[in-house]
Amino acid sequence: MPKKSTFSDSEPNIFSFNEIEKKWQRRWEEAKVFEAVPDKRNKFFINFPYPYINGHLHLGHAFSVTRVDVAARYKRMNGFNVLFPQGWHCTGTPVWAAAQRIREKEEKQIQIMKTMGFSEKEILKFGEVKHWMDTFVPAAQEDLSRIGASVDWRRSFVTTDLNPYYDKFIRWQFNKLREKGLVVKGKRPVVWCVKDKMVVGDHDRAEGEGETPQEYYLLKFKFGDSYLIAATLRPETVFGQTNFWVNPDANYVKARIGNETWIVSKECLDKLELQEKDTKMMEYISGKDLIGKHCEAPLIGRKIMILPARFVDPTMGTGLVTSVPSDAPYDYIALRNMQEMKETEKNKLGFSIEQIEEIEDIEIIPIIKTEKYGDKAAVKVVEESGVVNQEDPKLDSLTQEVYKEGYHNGILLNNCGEYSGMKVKEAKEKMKEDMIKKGLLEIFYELSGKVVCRCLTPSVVKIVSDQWFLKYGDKEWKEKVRKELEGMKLYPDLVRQQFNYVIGWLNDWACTHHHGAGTKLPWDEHWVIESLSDSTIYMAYYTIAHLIKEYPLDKIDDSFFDYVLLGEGKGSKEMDKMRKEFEYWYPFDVRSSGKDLVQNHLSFCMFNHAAIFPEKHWPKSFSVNGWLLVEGDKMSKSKGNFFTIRQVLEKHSADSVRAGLMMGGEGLDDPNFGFANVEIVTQKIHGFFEFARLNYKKAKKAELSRSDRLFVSSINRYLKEGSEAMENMMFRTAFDKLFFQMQRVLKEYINRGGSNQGVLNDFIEIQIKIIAPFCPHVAEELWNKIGKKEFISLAEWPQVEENKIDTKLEESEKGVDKTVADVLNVLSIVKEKTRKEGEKVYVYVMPFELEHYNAELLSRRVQKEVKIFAVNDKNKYDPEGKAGKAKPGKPGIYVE
RNA sequence: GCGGGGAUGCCAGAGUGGUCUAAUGGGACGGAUUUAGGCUCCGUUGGCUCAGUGCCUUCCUAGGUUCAAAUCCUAGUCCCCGCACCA
Repeated sequence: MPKKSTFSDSEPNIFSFNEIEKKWQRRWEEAKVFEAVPDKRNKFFINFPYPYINGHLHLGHAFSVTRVDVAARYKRMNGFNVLFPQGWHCTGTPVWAAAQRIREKEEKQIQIMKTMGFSEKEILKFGEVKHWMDTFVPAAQEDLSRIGASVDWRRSFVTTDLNPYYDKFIRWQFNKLREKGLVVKGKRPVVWCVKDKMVVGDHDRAEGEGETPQEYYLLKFKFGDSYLIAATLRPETVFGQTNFWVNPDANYVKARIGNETWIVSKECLDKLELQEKDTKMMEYISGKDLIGKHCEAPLIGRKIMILPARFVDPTMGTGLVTSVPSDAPYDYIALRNMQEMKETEKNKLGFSIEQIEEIEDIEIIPIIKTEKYGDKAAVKVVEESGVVNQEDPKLDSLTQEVYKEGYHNGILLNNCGEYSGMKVKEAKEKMKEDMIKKGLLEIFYELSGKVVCRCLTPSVVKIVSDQWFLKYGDKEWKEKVRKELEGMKLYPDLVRQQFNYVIGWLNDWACTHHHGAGTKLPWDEHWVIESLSDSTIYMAYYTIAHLIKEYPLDKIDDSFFDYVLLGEGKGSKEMDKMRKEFEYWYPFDVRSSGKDLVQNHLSFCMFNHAAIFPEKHWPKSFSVNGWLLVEGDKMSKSKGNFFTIRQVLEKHSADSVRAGLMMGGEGLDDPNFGFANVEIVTQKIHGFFEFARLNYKKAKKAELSRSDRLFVSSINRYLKEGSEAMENMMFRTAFDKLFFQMQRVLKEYINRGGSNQGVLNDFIEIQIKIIAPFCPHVAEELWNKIGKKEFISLAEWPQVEENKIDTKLEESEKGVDKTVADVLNVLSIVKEKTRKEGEKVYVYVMPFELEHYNAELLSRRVQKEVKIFAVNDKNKYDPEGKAGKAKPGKPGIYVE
């Protein structure tokens, strides 16, 4: 049996969220309700970062868009001319690379497309980036429309050179930045595949996600007319060097590096070449041939002996290692092994008696002191851990530990020359600089861990030398941005510290890539502008996006944008129109985004605005929110809590999902979306829908009773608090106050017997209006049902009537609540004690301000017959003298 | 390691010196209504005590400041996020 309708009148049950949503979305579109046209009103421009369209939009997007939409609708109802545009992002590598993989018919990628529900035939089309746009952009627009986003779709666009208009805009932006000297050429280390001859991004790896190039230091040890080169992370330990390690089984090469002769492993030579060294191979040297000889340690000038060690890996660094047994566990173990080796074995290695003596005389030199490990950290940790040979895997973590402690808490001992007494942290920098100056040290990059390219070739570090950078490290620029930040409002303000910090450490940003979709760098077209860099000031483009499409493409050049966006030079009539539109809307009032974008996108947005636009066009505010959790967990396909918008909308109404999302959370905490909330909202909204429809009636204004005034007071209080929350983009609080609390006080009012039709009508109107930003479809339908002609989307947000907020009255009601509780309490006790059926019991309860209350209402609350007496006359309040201790002179209540 | 944010009752989540056993919502439990209930209503939900507004113990832990602390200070423990060239 289908559930029986709760409709009591003759009208058939037409309540279908689905129907209502479709109907109003159609009407909004027909009436162009959300098309933003400049006029005399104040404007409000809100937006959020355009989604990257590598698939269907998911619940996380729904959360972002709902936040923005609720704000947009709220502002619209507050009389603002609201602009909420939406574009789509396709710049960068993910889609580009996926398309390429489809072309290569890579099984994994094809499988991904299959799970998205595409047929074999269709999948092949995704070999072109454009097909991704053609598929997912319309789908995304449909999804956002279905969830009720009040977007001006005329202004939508996609990025990359597939959109020549936007492409020209980005070119203009970069030319502008270059003119100002903010785009410069530089070098940077990248993870590189020698086979593919390409940068190996994090997503293109078979192994080694998260690994990055790490700075190592090459130390030069004088060795005859050449240098032995050792790679180290710890140049500050040079004073503790006791010997030098070489792998006896490895092959080394002597090579011309610049105008020096270096000895390094064969593997290292290839790396040096990729790291901009001018190399020329000379001859091979066997590791064995080096053993027993001496070289001169850099900076300290000490002669140290070259000894064999198994732990030395020719593929790591230079394949040569300097030995600091006091602070390097590997070195200590290797040295101890060496010294403890039987004489016969040492002989076997070809050491002479003098050499053997020399080895035995090597003493560990303490150089760094920490509270935790004393002055021979490596010795201490190795002895304590019981490690005895060089192959022990524990050595890696011990090394880490010693390094960490030494670096952060260590102090150099007084045998360290001019660095004696310095903190390790500081000494490291200084020694590094000094040694570079003296030509004893060079910087080298090695991967922080093993990285394997998708083509299964191990990756290496390459230095790209003609890389273009945005000069975010520039001091003057930073100053300007700090000033910009000061003038901005942040929701919540908590993120201000984070922004300040980011502005501080942000350094020059590599803004060009070798490959990927995007705009080509105008003056150096073999570079593609990287995706975060092309999305910094595009909000300005929204203001003209719908007009520029109508303008002849060939007439658009840099001077076009100079005029339209900066007001420089002269422009045509059409350009003038665009200029006016820009000036009306810009700057944007709110940009809302996830907190993950604080350290890049939002900061870049500030930087580029500061660089290109005058102060009056700098951003007004950012709103930052957490990452959406679903059912308490991070969304992930493997956990089964990943949902696209369309999946969710198949089963749930847009209004409920919107409200459910907003109920999930606010502020910087990760909001949590649960379907239970969606169900609750669905029920409550439906409940209110019925209530409003059936209870909105014609009425004359009746005089307000105490109960009425109490109700009106609560409504106004929640309206006030809710509106404040709306202003602060605290939408969970707002929805709670504006809907749940409102419904609660309505319930209380009805329970009190409230029935003043005028009051009810006012309430219904207010309630519909204030849920409209959250549940716009139902609100429109209801608004229409109660006979209003205009769209609720354009109705006026209700004004708080401060004078109707009666705190005293609400307090007194709390007192009544307490009295009722007391009565019930006493009654239950009495009931337990007497247990006699039919016996009359009289109870006296010290009441609270009963002059405003009446017996009928109390009876309803207590569910017993209640009488109230003024206790002036003893006999009146307790006719049978059984109610116990009453206090004459005060009113009392009497329960039978 | 650096930087930022946190830790509140079964759960979520308010609360920044007294009005705090701590809002509100959900859950659970008990009761009322009911043919029945997923509707609605009332109540309970730290412990003890109880013919009545009482006592004790609680807001991560340990100290401290104060007449008074969930709230301020100090130390510690644990959790989340970011640390880049990637959307």
